[in-house]
Amino acid sequence: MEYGRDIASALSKQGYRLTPQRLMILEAIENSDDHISAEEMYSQVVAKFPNVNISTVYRTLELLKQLDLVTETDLGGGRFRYHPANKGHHHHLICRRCGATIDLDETLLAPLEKALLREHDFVAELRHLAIIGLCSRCRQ
Amino acid sequence: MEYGRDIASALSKQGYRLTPQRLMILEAIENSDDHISAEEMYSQVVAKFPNVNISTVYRTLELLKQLDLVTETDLGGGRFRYHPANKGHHHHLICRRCGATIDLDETLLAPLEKALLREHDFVAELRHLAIIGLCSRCRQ
DNA sequence: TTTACTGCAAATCTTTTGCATCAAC
DNA sequence: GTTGATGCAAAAGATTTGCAGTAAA
Repeated sequence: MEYGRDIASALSKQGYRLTPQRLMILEAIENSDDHISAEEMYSQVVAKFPNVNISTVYRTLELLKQLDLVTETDLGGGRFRYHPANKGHHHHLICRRCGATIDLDETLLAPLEKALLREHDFVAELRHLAIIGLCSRCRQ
Repeated sequence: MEYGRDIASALSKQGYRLTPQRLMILEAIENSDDHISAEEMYSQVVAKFPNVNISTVYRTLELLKQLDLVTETDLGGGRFRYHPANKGHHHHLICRRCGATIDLDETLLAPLEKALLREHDFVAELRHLAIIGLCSRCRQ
């Protein structure tokens, strides 16, 4: 069972304490395939460690953000989502009906990026772009 | 001075009451060049009508959404933004340093739209897409 | 006159913060 | 033993809702 080893050792090396709460939060982040919200991490953590408080989750995320160990993304929906910073940036298609998120390959956006630079001399930061729409299932 | 005539008459035709509060909210929406938030509308309205409550703004927006008279967009940042449903497509490039917004032609996005449909069977709603980045001036 | 609409206050929901206690080092 | 980390409770900011009073038609 991996307890978010890479992030944990980074924390430890920089003098931060490895509390059981932090280890479980790291585990939730690293085991998540997709971007995960604070609330979702919290649910996973309380299942094993019932008296943990959600403010600990937020404080841990604040720390991990500052150290560039996790990336915070605002995909809308009124809550932030998080993923390990080293797990590369990806783009998302978000279905506005069912909320499904589809990972999007960078190659699809590269032409747009180039066009914006060429036509408008604008350097787009597409790292966390989220495109809203309808997925195939929700279109019936 | 136009008081949001088109939306107002649509409301009136459908039997909804044209209160002064609603007229001022409509004015704020229609006079906004860009997308406007509920809080911004509220600021404009209280300036002239000090005892209006922000819940009236939200309830009016709820009604206008249901009637497809305004469009609600979640561009992140923890608040929704609104604009008249008939005011067509807005693509924007937004400079994260100086805040400048550059209008973007649809033709630049059409290839992306097609690619998303082809590769992911996803119908993108790019109407309110905002792309963050750096404009030429801010790149020095 | 009727009842849709409003203002007010209080409730949600996500995230943040103050403070006293506790535990990792 | 230090001092950073935690739990708890309360605050903050955006949006929603219950309720009784008000005004548009």
